[in-house]
Amino acid sequence: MASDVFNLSEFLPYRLAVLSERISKRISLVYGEKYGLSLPEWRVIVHLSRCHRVSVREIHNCVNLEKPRVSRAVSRLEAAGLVVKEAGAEDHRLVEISLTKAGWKVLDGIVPEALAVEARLLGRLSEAEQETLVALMERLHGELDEDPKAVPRSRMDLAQVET
Amino acid sequence: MASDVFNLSEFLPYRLAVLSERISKRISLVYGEKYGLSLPEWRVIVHLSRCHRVSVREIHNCVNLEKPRVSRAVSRLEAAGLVVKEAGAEDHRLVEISLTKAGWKVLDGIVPEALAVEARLLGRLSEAEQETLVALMERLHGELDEDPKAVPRSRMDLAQVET
DNA sequence: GGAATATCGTTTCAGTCGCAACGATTGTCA
DNA sequence: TGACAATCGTTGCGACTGAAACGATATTCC
Repeated sequence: MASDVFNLSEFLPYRLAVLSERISKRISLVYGEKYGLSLPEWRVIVHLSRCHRVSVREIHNCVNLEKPRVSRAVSRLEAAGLVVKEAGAEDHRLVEISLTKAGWKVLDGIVPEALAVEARLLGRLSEAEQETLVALMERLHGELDEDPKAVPRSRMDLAQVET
Repeated sequence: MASDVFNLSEFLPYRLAVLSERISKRISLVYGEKYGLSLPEWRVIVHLSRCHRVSVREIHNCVNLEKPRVSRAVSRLEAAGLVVKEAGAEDHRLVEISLTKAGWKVLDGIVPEALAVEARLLGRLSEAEQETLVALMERLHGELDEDPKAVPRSRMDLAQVET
């Protein structure tokens, strides 16, 4: 009975949101409690550790953050001395953002613990199950890729899949 | 080489957040474009369709929304005529919230399309894969359940698993 | 009964967000 | 060259958010 009622707890988008938010909150302790960083700031410095001297637009296209959000995160990071902004050498519209020594130091203090939390989560799954989980998530992305009303995926996340 | 750099796109919490947000944005079109509802409002009316005449606290404990967020969502829904608030019969501190006819009507207009979007997503997976996905997600929850620094799960989401 | 405590829903407050518009710079093309 | 369009990063604005404090009601305990 009652099989026609909408059960929020079994609704996939809700389920994903709950799990994702729970994990995000846990990870945010790692970069938030000790270093006072916010999620956009965390994503920005992580991206900078891979792609040095990039523009705001570049970050925006890679880490799933709106442009103003990146801009403000960079400003806060600059104020904190973790990042420097330099005018673009050729194109003066661009801003070349890069990590400072202090920025690298903060990153070094966060990354191991962040990876440890992730490792504890993944430790609940076998290697095969981890691959299965990622594969299933990619299949869901596949549906969204063909849905004209869904937002497109970020450049870098796609590149990750193709390799 | 470069195996020691932190790759955001492969970081599980990030991966989950990206997928979850992408799906949430897609679903939000269903209840947002035509009916102008926000995510908390959507969760509230869905919960009310299962649990009639409940309090703010009750909703807060069930649908993963902070208490003020529920309170404000209910106020907006009341202003829109989709919900009525009545003083608690016995305990005057409580507020008994329930859907109006108009609220049910809006819900009937949204649910089929929301389920259709979910069905298209799940359609990419076999029955067995759907169960596997849910099971793997539950395993991740299991790790968080034992992590004292993680937030506890909501009452209703847990009940869903035990059955 | 009555003071102290707990719980309920709301509100205040400071901070953040997304959209749109903006000035500044670069590219395009007649 | 010079006007127009495109792109860059930033900011104004209205809306939303979470933590804490609030008044109101209930409960507990002496």
